[in-house]
Amino acid sequence: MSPRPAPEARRAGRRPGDPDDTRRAILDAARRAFAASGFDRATIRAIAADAGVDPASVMHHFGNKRGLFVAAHELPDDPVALFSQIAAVPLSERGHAAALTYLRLFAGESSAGLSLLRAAASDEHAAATLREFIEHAILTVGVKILARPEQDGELRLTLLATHLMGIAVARQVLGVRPLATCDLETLARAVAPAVQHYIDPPG
Amino acid sequence: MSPRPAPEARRAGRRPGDPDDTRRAILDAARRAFAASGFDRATIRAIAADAGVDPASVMHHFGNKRGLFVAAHELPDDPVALFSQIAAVPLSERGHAAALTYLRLFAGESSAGLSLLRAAASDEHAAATLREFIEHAILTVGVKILARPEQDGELRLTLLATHLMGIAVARQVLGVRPLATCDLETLARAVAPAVQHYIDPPG
DNA sequence: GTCTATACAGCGATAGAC
DNA sequence: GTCTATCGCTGTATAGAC
Repeated sequence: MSPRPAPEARRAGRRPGDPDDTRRAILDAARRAFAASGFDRATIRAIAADAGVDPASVMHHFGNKRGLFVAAHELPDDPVALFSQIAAVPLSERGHAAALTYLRLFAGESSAGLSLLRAAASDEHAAATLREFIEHAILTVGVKILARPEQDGELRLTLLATHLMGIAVARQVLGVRPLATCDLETLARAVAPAVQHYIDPPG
Repeated sequence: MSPRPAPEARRAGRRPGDPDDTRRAILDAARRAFAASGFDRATIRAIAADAGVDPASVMHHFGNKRGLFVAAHELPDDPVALFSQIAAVPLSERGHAAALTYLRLFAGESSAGLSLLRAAASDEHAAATLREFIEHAILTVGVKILARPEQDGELRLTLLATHLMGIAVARQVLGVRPLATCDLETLARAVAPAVQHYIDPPG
């Protein structure tokens, strides 16, 4: 996260034009572009321009467009920590906490989640990455937030995740009101009961 | 829907090569292509090949790619009838009925809903069309299925719609299991309680 | 109305000088 | 490592013969 400590003993303070700064600038621009336009419409040229580098430099660092996409979507956050945080709050308030956490996964204009979601619509590789994240990370790690995981836990958790993904699509891809003009906190409060139902079904 | 009655008195039974058959064949192929690949990756050449016509013929009939897309997504079904059907069942069973109806909007490999949804990920025009459908058709017509429309009716109905849209995305775009391998009826039954909550909130 | 042929543009990717 | 120049491909769209 912070300007990483030198592996051995870095010669001096790094200056603009440093290789790592270039990589980071490209990756940031790539996330913005992929999130805004999807995989196909995002262009190497535009990403390079946004990052202030030459298009050929992008190819040099990441090989090809897919390599750039993959590099831009390596998960920076530990999903375990994410769900532990939900499990830490009392059972009766987990609906709200879960809603907020899931919504944040797709929020932000350079969100890797949103970028992945948008790209997945027309790109099978991106779809597979997101599918695996939902099937594995959300399921294997997420069950700890459920009241009774043994009762259809997998299905409940999947429906919970897809509910909030649907809201993210409506909010940030389609721009459906009143969702798009609603802050996350208010939204999370409105969805909380339905989410709570999946976490702790009354039956 | 059926092979439309002749406006005046059609000369004879229509044969392959008939202009209307050509149009229909192109539109069917277009829906399949757009639903499978999204707006960008679907190509005029492939659509023409699938329909068994010349690419130039497609351009002749629809002007350009966007014209074809728009023509392929003119809503064939009356949304009023759609929601009236839900409102007809008893209040306690509307969750299930609504879930099934909404899910069907996006089901099927040449579904206009799915096609529109996929295209919307990277195309602002498609996104606008779908957004308007949700904001207007679903909201203005759909409120009749709610128990108490005066209490946050707009928001509840939007969340209801986006919940099921999210499931459709997970099912048909991402292929998330167990959703993808689940029949609509079973799925509708699992979602029914949450949907029912939006239709008839206990509070 | 339907075809062949082609113009025109934008993309990813490569080669090679510096 | 970075840049210029360019290749090769694919796509939409058009012109004009039939």
